[in-house]
Amino acid sequence: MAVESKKERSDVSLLRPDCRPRLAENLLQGARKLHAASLSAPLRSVGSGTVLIRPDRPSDGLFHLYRGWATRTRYWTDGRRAILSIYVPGDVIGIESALLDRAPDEVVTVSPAMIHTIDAGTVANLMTSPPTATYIAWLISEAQRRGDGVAGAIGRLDARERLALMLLDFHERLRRRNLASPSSYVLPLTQQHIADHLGLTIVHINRTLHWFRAERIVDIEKHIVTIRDLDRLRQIAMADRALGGAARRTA
Amino acid sequence: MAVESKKERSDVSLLRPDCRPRLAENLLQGARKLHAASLSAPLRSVGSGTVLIRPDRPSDGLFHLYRGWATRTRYWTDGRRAILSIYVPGDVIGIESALLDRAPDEVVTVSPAMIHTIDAGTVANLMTSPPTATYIAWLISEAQRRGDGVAGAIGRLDARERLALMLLDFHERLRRRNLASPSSYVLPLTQQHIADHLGLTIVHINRTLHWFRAERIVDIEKHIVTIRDLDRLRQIAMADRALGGAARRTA
DNA sequence: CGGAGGCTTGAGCGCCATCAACGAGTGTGG
DNA sequence: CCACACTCGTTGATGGCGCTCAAGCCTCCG
Repeated sequence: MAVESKKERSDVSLLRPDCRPRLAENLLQGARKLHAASLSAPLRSVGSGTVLIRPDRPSDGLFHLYRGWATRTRYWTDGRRAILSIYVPGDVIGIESALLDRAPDEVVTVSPAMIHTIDAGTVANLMTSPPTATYIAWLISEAQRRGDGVAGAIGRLDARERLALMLLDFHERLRRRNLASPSSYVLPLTQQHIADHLGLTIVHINRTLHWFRAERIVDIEKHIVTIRDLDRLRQIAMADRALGGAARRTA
Repeated sequence: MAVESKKERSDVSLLRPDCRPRLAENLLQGARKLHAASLSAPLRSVGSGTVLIRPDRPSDGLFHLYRGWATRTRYWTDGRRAILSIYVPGDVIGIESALLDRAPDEVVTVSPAMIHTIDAGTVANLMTSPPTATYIAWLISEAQRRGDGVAGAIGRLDARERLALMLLDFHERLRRRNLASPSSYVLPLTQQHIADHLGLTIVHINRTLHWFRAERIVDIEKHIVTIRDLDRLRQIAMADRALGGAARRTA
């Protein structure tokens, strides 16, 4: 698989003026503005299974998930489905579809949730300010990067690797927001959700989780994930992704 | 798989002021500006295998692919790789990583190409204009939507469906730019590229293509794709994706 | 207490990976 | 001009990871 070409590959090198600082400043400013807009937006409490975004309709705006989890799902006619992304508390929902005239996917809460709702008009106003527009573009970039990680994993990693990657990903995201202890967190997803997210079946998820428990690596009980061997989990997840194509070639 | 819950799902309905026209106008204006910037940017001719974006480095700016194809690839330490997106003539390369401080993936041309190169400084300037910033955000959204399609396909469709979907996708994108006849186009990818893009092996791609030819649906010879039975191809690709989760439930 | 949703486990099989080998086409240097 | 290296495409044999089908269990809740 993926045999490396030995042919020399040329490179495009360009002059790169240092415009990063200004970009970083813009992003920070945009983040503050969006955050402020979110805080002043109405906060509502919704139940599990609430549809936040309906596919093939223009978006109603942005949702800032203050508490609870949600999934973005795509369906096929025969009932197959794929969960393309999973939102944890603190995430912004709807940026991907805010600019599209029809949302490609359905977003549904998978637990009771509290959300700030920024209506479409306000979003349109925010886009008129360069810093917030830039920040929103950055948010979408980040979302895409995350999605690419999952896509690559589904395409090239086996069930254990995918599951390890997902569990670690949730752990890191929650830790960053102080919503997880060093070795444990709450995961309000069913095994069916996990299966649809990782491109596997519920039966295989169940067996793989069983293996993780038997190996004393990760234990999931009652939607509580307990990481017993973080190093081993990281090793399985191949967290050490190669830093580059060319750098990896040692022959 | 994907058993539907019979539990009633509540809905969030919001007031939705009609801000679409202004958004559309902004997008159009942004598109024109970016297009102009692209046209006034230097045009260069590069060979196949040219590295346009190196992973883990800040991006050098944007590339407008005027002629030729390119791939965006992610590598693992053990040599596995995933081609996360494929760029055809007319596509803009580098928007996904323009705002990130390190590009997640490597972008390489897979055929001789001609590209307009917009340097990072110019891009930073473009971001200060709301219409172009909005347009760039829209471009990233579109890119993500496309990536989600591939991700979902890899997770839930089999080899024939994935291949059919990919061949149709290329056909439509090229047709939109008048770069393909109604039933044929040039595809400068090797079977290894296709395999890495669809999460399969080169051997299986080869066998599936053999089947497509035997069934007189699609014929690929010398990098020329000839569609012999478009209806059947569409049928295999399940192009008729469900329009929504709830609408599909008939029980 | 009955029903629904979710979890668990067993048996069998199929899609796709792996390993291996070969041919065609192309560029390269002796 | 031919040997050589290299890439790409092609095909056969074999096996395994994960799917499918099926059944039983647990927990929660009206």
